[in-house]
Amino acid sequence: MGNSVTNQSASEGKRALSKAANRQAILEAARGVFARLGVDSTTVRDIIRETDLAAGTFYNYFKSKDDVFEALANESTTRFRPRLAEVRAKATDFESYIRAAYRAYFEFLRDENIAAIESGAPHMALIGVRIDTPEMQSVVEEIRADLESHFSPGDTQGVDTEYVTAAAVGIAREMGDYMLKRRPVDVDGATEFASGLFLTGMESFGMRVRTTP
Amino acid sequence: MGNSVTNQSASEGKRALSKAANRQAILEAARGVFARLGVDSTTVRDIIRETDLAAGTFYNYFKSKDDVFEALANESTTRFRPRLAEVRAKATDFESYIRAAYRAYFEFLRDENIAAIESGAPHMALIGVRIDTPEMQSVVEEIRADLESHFSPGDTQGVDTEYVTAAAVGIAREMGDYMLKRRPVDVDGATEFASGLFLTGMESFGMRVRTTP
DNA sequence: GCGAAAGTTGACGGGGCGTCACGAATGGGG
DNA sequence: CCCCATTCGTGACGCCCCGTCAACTTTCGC
Repeated sequence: MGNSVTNQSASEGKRALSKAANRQAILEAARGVFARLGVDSTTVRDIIRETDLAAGTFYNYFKSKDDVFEALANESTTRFRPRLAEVRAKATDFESYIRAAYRAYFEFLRDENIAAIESGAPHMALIGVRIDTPEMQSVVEEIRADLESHFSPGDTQGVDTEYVTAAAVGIAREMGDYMLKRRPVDVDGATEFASGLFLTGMESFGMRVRTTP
Repeated sequence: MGNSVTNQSASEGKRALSKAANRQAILEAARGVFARLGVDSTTVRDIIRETDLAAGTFYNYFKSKDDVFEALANESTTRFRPRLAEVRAKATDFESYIRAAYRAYFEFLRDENIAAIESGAPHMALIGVRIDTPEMQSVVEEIRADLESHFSPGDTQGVDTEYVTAAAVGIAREMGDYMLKRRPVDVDGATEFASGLFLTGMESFGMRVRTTP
């Protein structure tokens, strides 16, 4: 008992600890309220009410309701990033990268929305995706770099890598939305279709891709 | 002077006339304010202030700021519909439909945003597109029907027309956004790329498409 | 332990929202 | 031509949410 230093089991001071806890509490409360009421009609007070904090405290952590929403979106994007990194690491060629990337995205979408899917929620499928946050734009930039790295100099004749990226991302986004509306959620089918379409399509620009049928 | 009936030059009563004028005034004011302040931070009062109407009058025409935004979006969608109909009427086969449809969409996007493009506006490129209004969903459904009408029974083996539609639309949306960010706005390049990718891609599902190189 | 710094609290002024009672404009009927 | 029912415009009002801030509590360094 006589030790003047703080309890060893706590690696951080009480200060930082409660700060993290409060931030997390707000985020979790917001996630629930957004799902229940929809983002537009929730108020800062709705969020803080599901917490044991006071109204003013909210503004020590976030600037506004939309700031919280963006944080949730970034959190979600952050969860996707390692999956994409794994895909990049394991890919041996263009085809395997594309297939794995589409699968990773569609699986991610399903996983993120599994709660909403299982309980037929009306609002907010798709939190954290679709929104054009800077974080998401940076993921798109990663994908562009990945795609470019698979273009051999002979292939890339006049192909605009940003158009390629936009098309690949567009297919994923729109098909992803659609996939989530169907029961059962068909990750395999979506992956197969998106990959087949995109890989074959790229051949029209002189890219040599062997598509496994 | 002596005629008891109303003035013949006015085909409508003053009532209906001013109603239409007021509605239009609100829409035009809203378009300007949305462009200047961004949709999120404009208020109903901001809109009505640019009008010679009173605050309460706004609610005789629209339920909320978002209702106005949706109306503007629908208006825009309505302008696109005849272009798509023309494409449908003139198309002789799958390829010509796809090429013309992508071109129509990219030209439409450029035309709708020409003001914003020429004056480097910060907010709101893209009013009326991207937003998932019921009106827009109905256009997507039109496109789905168009695509399906070009699938011959031999082709359509196991091809999910809704996946096809989603992919085609996704390519258009994402590439369209990207096209608008570039100067000069490159409708030809975007059309060429989107059409080539999609048409060739469809061949991987057994569809017989002759792509002109 | 003690003083300073950091964090929390809830009440408050400000402002946008949507409504409503009132008055003006319209147009059909006599 | 006039009158009255109906429709529409008006702006003040009450409501609620926002973001702030001075007072209070907790934590930290010494």
